[in-house]
Amino acid sequence: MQIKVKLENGKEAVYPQGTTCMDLYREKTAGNKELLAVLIDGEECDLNAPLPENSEIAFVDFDSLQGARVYRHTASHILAHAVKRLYPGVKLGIGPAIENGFYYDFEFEDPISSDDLKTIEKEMKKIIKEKLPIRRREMSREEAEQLFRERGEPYKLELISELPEGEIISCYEQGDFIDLCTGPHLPHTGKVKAFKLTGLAGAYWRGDERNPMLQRIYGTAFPDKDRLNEYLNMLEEARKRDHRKLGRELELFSLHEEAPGFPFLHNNGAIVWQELTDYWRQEHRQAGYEEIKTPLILNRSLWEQSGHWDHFRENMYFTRIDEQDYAVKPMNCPGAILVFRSKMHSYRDLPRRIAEMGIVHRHELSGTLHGLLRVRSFTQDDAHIFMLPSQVENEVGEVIDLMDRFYSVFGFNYRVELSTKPEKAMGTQEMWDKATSILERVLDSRSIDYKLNEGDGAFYGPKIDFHLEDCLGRSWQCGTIQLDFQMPEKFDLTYVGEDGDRHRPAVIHRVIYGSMERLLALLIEHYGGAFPVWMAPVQVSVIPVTDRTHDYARKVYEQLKEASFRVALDDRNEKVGYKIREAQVKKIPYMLIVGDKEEESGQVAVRRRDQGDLGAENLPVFIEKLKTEINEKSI
RNA sequence: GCCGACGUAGCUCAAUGGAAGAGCAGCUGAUUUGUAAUCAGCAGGCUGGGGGUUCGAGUCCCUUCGUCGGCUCCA
Repeated sequence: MQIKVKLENGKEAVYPQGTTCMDLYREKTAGNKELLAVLIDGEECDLNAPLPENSEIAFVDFDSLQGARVYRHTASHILAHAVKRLYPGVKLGIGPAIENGFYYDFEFEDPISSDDLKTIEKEMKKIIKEKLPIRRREMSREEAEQLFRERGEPYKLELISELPEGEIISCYEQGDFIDLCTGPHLPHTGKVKAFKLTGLAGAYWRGDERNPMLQRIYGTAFPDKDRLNEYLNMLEEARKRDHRKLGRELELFSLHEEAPGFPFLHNNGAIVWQELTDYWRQEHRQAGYEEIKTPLILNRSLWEQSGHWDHFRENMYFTRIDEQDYAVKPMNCPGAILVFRSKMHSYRDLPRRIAEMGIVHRHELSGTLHGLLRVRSFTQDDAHIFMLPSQVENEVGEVIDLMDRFYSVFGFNYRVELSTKPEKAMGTQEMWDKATSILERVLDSRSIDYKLNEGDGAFYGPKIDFHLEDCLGRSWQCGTIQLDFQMPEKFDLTYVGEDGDRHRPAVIHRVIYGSMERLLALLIEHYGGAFPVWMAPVQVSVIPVTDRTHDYARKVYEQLKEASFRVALDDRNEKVGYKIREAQVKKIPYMLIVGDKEEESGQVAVRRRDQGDLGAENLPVFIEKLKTEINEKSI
């Protein structure tokens, strides 16, 4: 009997019955030592598996998603093995490969501290040196249960008990270590060449806060030292762009013990904010939005009516006025609804798009606060669109277009998610299904790629979320479009239709920036603090060379101010190099150096922060160019 | 909220349980400077707060607040 398989070059090959992937792997690695994993019909597969008839076989190295995953998954087993050797009483959780690395969760008898990671790394190096072969073992449920019972692994037993009936239970074994695992893995522990344990953190068993908290060890692994160091350096570089660091250095904002989670914007940050909101207003007026302002504090009865009292109370702040309960608004919707409800509407008035830069307060858990990215008070660029049910699809589509226009101005890449009905939800299943399918349809009709986020919707409706990334690649939700058939019911909103009867409108809640604070943070990191000219707190610094040219410099400065640029005059008693350095450090886009030569010719020497000296230019020419750059919002 | 770590001058960081320091920033003066740091001097502190151990605490212990990395949650 012969086995026929297709190789990656498209050629067919024939092997004797019983040939394993390992046999082919040996053959291949003779020519390419980098190969890590075998794919059978695109799926990672154990090396000891026999070649299936008519399958497509491919080998991948670390630069493929699958190769890296297998490599790092093996690193996580080496971690668990080392921990087991050092702390025999430890109980194993799970240990998958993740983006850029891997982790393993443990329950230690006595909690370890980050100092212990060095010892664990040493032990891991030993295991790597031992080049222990890694073997797959398949067993029955009973065998597996007995094995992990003997080894005192309650978490593994829990996992086994939840495996579907009839599933093949596989374990991977290296030396005296064995782990429940679907695999596959590298052939032996010596294959892991460079790794580092990068962190220690708490993590609830199976991600549920009702479960015990385990200790999670994070690490990363690469095929060689250079690539590992390259990655670690990249992280180091990313930290220099951290908005908390730049926010302080560039005097954009500050945070204080006296107000945890409530950021203070300084003048520079406020200027960026202003530019963002100016642009936002301009776009929204054009897109047919009105703008309102509603109070921060509203009576309890309103929150009871809206459902927030039942569904959001633990995140809200309360106060008492004249012996009545009030709440600080955690969302802007009830305010917008009161505005909408203050007059009668004809179907001809709809859609009505009501926007508000609304400040909301939410009591977030203290451990989740994070610079401007996760705060307890933030400004949402909110809008509520009240419309006929027949207008929903079109309106959702227009919001998506608007969203894309904004994000491309900043040069952001974004990821889309669709979130469905959560456990704690208002309304009937029917309403949810209807709302969810509308959102699906709009996304599909625009061929937008999205991830389904089961059970992650708002309590009143499903939503489409837009995620942006920070400098370390962590993703943050910014824009969101939430479809709501609940609030109109709760508040008995109506419009008069063509038929003269009252009908129920639908509502979209949507934000584009999401929160101004979060957006500001992401912009700081995205640009590394070097804002495009239109947003830059100071756009031009005029730098006289000596005090002979102070008068001329002042004239230049006045003219730029007259042209309404944000301009600074650096007439301090310092050398030119010093002033340039300082302007560079402050990331000011343009420096105009004026000395005797420039005064004589009536010009300015232009220097751009990212291009250096651009030579002399007539001031009116510079002013025109700058105006264009600002109007076009060039990045 | 939970797990772990960390809080020293505005910032970045030193200081065996034994006299709280440096660089940058700030201020004063000198220097008149040509594309990323001129020189000198001065000032700057209840070592996050509270309690304890000790002859003696920045250092050890407890507690509280804050911050950082995660988990959970979310814009």
